[in-house]
Order: sequence, then structure tokens, then C-alpha cells
Amino acid sequence: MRRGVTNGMIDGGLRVELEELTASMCRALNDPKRLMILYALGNQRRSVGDLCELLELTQTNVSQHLAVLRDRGLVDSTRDANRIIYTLRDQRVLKAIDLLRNVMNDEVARRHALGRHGPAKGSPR
Amino acid sequence: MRRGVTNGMIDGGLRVELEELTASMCRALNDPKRLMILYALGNQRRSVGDLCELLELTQTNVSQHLAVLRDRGLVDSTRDANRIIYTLRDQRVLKAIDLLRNVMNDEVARRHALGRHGPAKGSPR
DNA sequence: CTTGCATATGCGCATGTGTGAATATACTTC
DNA sequence: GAAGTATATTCACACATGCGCATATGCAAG
Repeated sequence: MRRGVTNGMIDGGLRVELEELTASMCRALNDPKRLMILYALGNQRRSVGDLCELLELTQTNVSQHLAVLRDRGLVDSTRDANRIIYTLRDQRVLKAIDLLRNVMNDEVARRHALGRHGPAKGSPR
Repeated sequence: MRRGVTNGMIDGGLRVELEELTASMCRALNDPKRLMILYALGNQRRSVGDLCELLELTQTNVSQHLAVLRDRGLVDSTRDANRIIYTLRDQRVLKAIDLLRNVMNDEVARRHALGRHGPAKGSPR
């Protein structure tokens, strides 16, 4: 039995939007190498080879990660003769990542103050 | 052959920090249901059962997602007699998600203006 | 202590994801 | 057009992840 879109949940439209968000943005940010690439492109435009050197990664691997970022519109690519130059499309992405870094570091500090290191594993049983 | 930590990459410490970041924050945000839970907890503290009703999800499923969020310190849990109440630890997480939502929506608008719908699939070949 | 309720956990399974090896494509130079 | 350089893509595979089912755990009431 199909029930209406707005059916006791917080917001039906929000659900759809968050599905798109995870499929595009969150998915792209869920890998340390891709985050490194984004930071590397935050300062200046770089070619694939430059990124390989800078991050010490294989050409195949960098290209694959760039494909993920490109398909989701996080980076832009233009050709320059033989090479392909990548640029970061929106600086706000790095702003969001920095925000999460701050949250994480505060969380680490909080746990350290409580004498518990590592992730919180204690179940509330 | 082991080479020094700072070896041509942008920053050795950054790499480590971004690995931790993806393992904790990004991993937790990479699921629409978990994002729904975070938004639901943004306004008020809720029990597991409340979240099940509100989001129309199985108890098992909600519990599993909450375990992911709890282990990474994104939510807090306290017991209230029979029930367990969950709270959002840091509002900045929602700020970061909202930032990403804005980026995504702007990106969608940009593509629509260019007459291309759906994700950017064109390779720069 | 037994029953009932709320929540958590272990297991199995289908699916998704990162990676390297090999190969294909585009461009430049000769 | 042939060779060389830079980048992208395909394939196969190991591994992680989300989910449902069944079950375990913790708490309260009788």
C-alpha cells in the first residue's frame, strides 16, 4: 500500500535531496586520496601528471579518482596540448571539509580529555 | 626504500589526517539514511523508536546506522529507563552538510543552464 | 524470576568500491 | 603516417558495506 510522500517523516523532499547528495558529494569525499586531490587543486590548476608526482600515486589511480570527481562536477578539466588540466570548481567544498576536520579534531581532543583514546566503542547497553 | 614523511607531497600530516577524516566523518555521512537521522536529531533528542517511526525504517536498520554514528562520535546516547535517547553531538556537522547541499544545488542549476541534465559524463578525451 | 518491551548484535548475502594490469584514445613531433 | 607522450578506460578481483533475519541484552512490572 503506497502512502503519501509526506507521511510522518520530516520532509519527503529532503529525503530525495539527501539521496542525491550522498550519491554525488558524499560519495566523492569518502576517500582520502580524493580529498588530497581536492586540496591539491585548491591552490592551483594541475595536470594529471603533476598530481601523480605531488601525491605519489599511480597515473591509473589518479585518473580513476579524477573521473569520480569529474562525473560529480567537483572538478573541471580542460585540455592543454598533450596534458589535461584539472581545476577545483567550488571552493566551498574545501570549506565543508575543513569544517568536518575541525569537528573531528575537537572530538579527538574531547575523547583524550576523557581518558579514552581511539573510537568510541562502548555500547549504551 | 622508505623515504621521508615530507617528500614532495603537499603535507605528510595532512595525508594522515584526511585518512582519519574519511574513516570517521566522511564514512558516516556517506549514506542518506544516516543523514536523515542527523537532521532528525538536529532539532531534538529522540529515542530509537521515535527515529524508526519518523524515518519509516526498521528498528534493526536504525540501530545499525546509529552504531556507525555513535562509534564515530557524531551522536551521543543516554539511557532513559527502557529507551535509549540519542542526541546530535555537534551542530557543525549539519552546517557542513548544508554547505555541500548548496554546492550540489548550484551545480545542478549550472548544468541545467548549460542544457545538460544528469551527471557530467563527458570525458575530456 | 518470569514476562514484556526497547534496543543491540551476529550472521549470511547481495551489492558497491578501490586498485593494478593491460589496453585504448588523443595529441604532438618528426 | 609512425613513434612518443599524456591521459582515460576496461577487466578482474579482493574487500567493504548495507540489509534482513534471528537472537541476545538490558530494563521494568508483576
